[in-house]
Amino acid sequence: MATTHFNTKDRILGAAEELFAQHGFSGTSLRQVTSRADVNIAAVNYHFGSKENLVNEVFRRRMDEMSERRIRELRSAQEDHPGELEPILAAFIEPALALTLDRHGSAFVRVLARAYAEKNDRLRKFLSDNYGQVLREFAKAIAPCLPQLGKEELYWRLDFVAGALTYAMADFGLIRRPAGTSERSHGDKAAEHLIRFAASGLRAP
Amino acid sequence: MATTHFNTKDRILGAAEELFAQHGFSGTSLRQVTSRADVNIAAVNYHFGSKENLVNEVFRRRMDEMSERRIRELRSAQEDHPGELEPILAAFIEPALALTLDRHGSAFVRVLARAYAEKNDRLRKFLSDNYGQVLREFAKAIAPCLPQLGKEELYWRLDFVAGALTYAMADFGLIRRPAGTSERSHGDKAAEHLIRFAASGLRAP
DNA sequence: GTCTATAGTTGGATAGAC
DNA sequence: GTCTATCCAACTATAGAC
Repeated sequence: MATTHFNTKDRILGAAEELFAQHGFSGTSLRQVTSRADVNIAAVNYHFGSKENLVNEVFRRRMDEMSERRIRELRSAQEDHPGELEPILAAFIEPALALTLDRHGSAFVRVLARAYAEKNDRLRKFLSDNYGQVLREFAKAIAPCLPQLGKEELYWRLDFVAGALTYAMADFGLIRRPAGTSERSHGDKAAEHLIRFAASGLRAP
Repeated sequence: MATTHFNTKDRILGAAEELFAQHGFSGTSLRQVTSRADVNIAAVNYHFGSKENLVNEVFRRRMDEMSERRIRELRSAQEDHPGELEPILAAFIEPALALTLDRHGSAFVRVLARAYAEKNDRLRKFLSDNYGQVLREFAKAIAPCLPQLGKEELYWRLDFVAGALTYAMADFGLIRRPAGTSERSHGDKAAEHLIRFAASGLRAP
């Protein structure tokens, strides 16, 4: 809809994304948002109606793209490498990784991680309605790769994978990594390591 | 210090714990806390001085016990089953599980998960100072079980395990499990599944 | 230790001029 | 679409009576 990425609406979305990642949703005031976006305080309510709606729009902007990419890559994986587990995992993990490498999307991964913690919110419903469907598609795709696995056990393990992904991508780790590894972007290494870890974990007896 | 668990101070801590789990730290007001605890609004400042200090005390109450238990079980695991991976993982995972089974501790696990998302807070320092040391002890204990693994790769995988644990224990999964599994407490099953998943993931080539 | 009352801030949201 | 000015609700924190 917007002809440029630097109009008021997108500046607000970008500022909100960064602040939500740092301070959470209720920890961020609209005054902080408009101050960082360098727009007037009234602009938020003019363009988004309310704070809650602003939060939803921050999600919609990134989620749609990430979900589409995941599904698209899942389809290619199933065509090009039928029955193989790793390509499916890559289709799930790499679109999230791509966000962490994007200068503007990196904050969103932390926002996403925060959303999981907002257990009783309407945000959960929003996420479950969209993101949940994607997860279910992946579950259906992975199941035939692990025929010896019961349905319940599969769901448990997929939750573990999602947890590891969320946690790692948001860089929540409390153990500081040895110096020297921080220069190169951690994102691509994370995907590599996580795919290997997750594949092996899913295949546990 | 307290002779009963139902004095004002402990009621405030309990109410705060539950509300923090549901609505986050900045999403919870002291008025909600004192209302649920059925104490006067001024009691929080009398007993804790400030909201920030109340947050810290909510953590301290559970963390000290969980960390001690983890270290204690780690020592036993190393004595009774030297060189084995699974007992070490159990020592890490089961004290967290024990909290989810405790009627009063179950909220705390979600509070803990929230704390990870509070990226830039003083809470991170508090957690890193305490919890980080425990994690480092476990890293040292696990390393000899996986001699083929590089240090960097080990740290990555431990972060994945911590993420899966946090996420699963807080029950953040978006995929709803098949009906009928909810009657029995998920906690002990989660530990079982997670230990198997984590051990296999850590052993990935 | 517990209460009422209130000070002092900051929050989301809007009205109305331009 | 953007601004200033402002309303009103909710918040943390404290003072002072009991």
